[in-house]
Amino acid sequence: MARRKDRPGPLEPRSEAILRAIIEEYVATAQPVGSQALVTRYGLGVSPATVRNVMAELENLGFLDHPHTSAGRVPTDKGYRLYVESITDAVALAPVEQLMIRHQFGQIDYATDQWFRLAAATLATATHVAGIATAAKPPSCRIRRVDLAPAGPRTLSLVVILTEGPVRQVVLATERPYTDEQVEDASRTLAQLLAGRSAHGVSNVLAELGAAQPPVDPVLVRATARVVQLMREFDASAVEDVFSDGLLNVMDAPEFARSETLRRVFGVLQDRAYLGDLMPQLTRSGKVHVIIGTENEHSGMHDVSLVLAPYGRAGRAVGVVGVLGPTRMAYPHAISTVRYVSGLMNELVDHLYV
Amino acid sequence: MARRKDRPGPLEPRSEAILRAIIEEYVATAQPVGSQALVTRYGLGVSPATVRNVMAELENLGFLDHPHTSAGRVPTDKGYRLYVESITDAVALAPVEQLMIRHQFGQIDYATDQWFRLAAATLATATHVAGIATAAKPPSCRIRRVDLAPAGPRTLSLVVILTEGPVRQVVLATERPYTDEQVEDASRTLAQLLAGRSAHGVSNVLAELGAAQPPVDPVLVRATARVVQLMREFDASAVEDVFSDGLLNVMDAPEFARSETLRRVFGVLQDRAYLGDLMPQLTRSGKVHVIIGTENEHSGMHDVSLVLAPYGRAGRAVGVVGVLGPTRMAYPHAISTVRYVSGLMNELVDHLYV
DNA sequence: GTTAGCACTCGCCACCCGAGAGTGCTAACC
DNA sequence: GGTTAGCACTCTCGGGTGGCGAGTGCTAAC
Repeated sequence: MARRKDRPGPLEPRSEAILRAIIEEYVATAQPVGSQALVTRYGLGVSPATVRNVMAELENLGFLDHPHTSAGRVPTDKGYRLYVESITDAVALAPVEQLMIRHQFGQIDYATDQWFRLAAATLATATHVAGIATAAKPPSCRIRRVDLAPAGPRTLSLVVILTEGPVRQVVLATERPYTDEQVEDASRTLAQLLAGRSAHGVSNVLAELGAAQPPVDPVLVRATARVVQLMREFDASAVEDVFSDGLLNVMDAPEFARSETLRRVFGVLQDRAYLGDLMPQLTRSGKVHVIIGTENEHSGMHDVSLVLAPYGRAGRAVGVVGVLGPTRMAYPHAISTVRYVSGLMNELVDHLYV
Repeated sequence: MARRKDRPGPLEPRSEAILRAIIEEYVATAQPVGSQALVTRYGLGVSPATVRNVMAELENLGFLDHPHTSAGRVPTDKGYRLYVESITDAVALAPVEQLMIRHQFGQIDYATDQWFRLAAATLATATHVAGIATAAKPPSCRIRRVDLAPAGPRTLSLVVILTEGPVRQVVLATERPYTDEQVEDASRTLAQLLAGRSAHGVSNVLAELGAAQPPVDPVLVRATARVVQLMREFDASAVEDVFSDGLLNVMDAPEFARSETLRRVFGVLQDRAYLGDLMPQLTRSGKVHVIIGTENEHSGMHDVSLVLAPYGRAGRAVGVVGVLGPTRMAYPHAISTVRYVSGLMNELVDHLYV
């Protein structure tokens, strides 16, 4: 209570330095940090007693916590937040690491979905936590090609290729058998009807087909309806597939010894909607975002932190890359790495989508 | 040493019953089982002392082990093997469970890759261990359609649709910019050149293109080369994508408390080659296969067991479904479930590929 | 405002001990 | 001869105990 000043402004430099030291020590050791350890290992130029005073102050302000009376201090989510704020606009990744990452991205002759796997894998190995990447998704697409092919006795394979690259394949059941020629016919008709259309355009075609007199072949209607559905789904989702890698890295962290937490986190990640919901604010700022523990909207993620960055060109194709780790994470390194990889992904997108 | 008979034949019925009881008890409790617990809980009609004699015998034969002098017995891999042999040709899945599983497969109006996810998910929830499914893969395919489309300033999107349904998309870099019309031209030419060809046929086309005088547009050569590569990869791999679900179920098993094992297992599963190598023997017998612990060729999998079954029609399209769990697994239930799901997948394949 | 000193708290660890479960062996039993 | 009761022995597990060490908060001196 002694030196409470009640000003919301920045902490004194010394307090902040101590907070920083505590966080770095805690991140490194996963053990509550004591005043003694701090002065010996960080040479702060003051005595443990002074550090203790500052610690008490930081605890009052909500930046630190301690698990029990005679244990060292542990940063709170609020403490991490302050720490992260103080470094966001900082250091580039070490050149060696840049080189290593760039090297992994060397051969881009891959199938498109492979890059995103690669980005996730690279992030995972570089940061030792879990890497996440979503495929780049254009805001909306037109139909480039539609192809209907016989698959089984009463099933057809419907492939839709969209202008910006995405491909969708589904199987369609028919209510009567079709000969190969009939399918070929239908495929041609469909291609003519739908080529170049947007989701909206396809809906219109569907309406016309439904009302046509004499009625058109029902397989055309059914296929068109399926295409409408595909386009709707495409437009509705904010992100494409989510790739992740190195989730096992996270598992090794002592805080996840063997808990329910991890299962919840896995579940949330599977769900594309989760990252989709975050997209707007990510793209708006265009910077690296850090979401710490309880700051996360989703209660299943309260024990982990995310470092995310958007990539791509607004209006063309966008996606997210990032890492997921325990709240006790090496933020500076994670932030630099994510920033660097998102930069690489930007290059790729520029290269691939005009 | 007393009643050693040295005949390799089947165990006496009583010994086998005791082994069975031990395994079932151990599977249920994960605790070494003692003679006392066994007679009280399984009413074998003999005294603990007798059971102990039999146990000692079974241990000599290598079916049991005990962690230390005064602990109960634990089945060895060899013990599980005997147990599994005695049940493989047995019980159908309980009707209730059949219904539940069938219900999940209710709407097959999914994109094709969704079924395999669904199969993996269903297996995982039904058995409480990890579910595995590979997409059905035809032995070899011809090209149904090829499509080249502009993607970026110096990149093209190449989509190959194969006759049996699989679709491949890759990005191609060009050495000079192409106009949309030029790409459209190339796409048409390519389609004509390659339609209906097998991997071998495409190779021939590539050879011809390379030797043509005057030389054809290099982008055609490059695209064809990429198609050759794709077809080769397709023909070479014995399985399509591997889907898994519920790996976390396995994580909960006490034997995996927090070990390196799990990481190794995950790694092996990622690798399509692993299941691919197993395909031949699976399809040959057509039955449910159980691979127990150290029976597994891959040393990374020595602590887990697999219950696998092929599905599909030889020569048309084949795949694998199964479960992966700790060696201490409820085999009868797992076997019934896998058998049932593989039957369902057979129906699907029959329905879709003829 | 800073620091040394000090009493106090509390988790951790090693240790011991007793209870309990299980074994192997032997001798008696059917 | 196979089966069983009895018994001595082994080993794990859980609880209780005590010392150790790290850390705290407070006070008084600098």
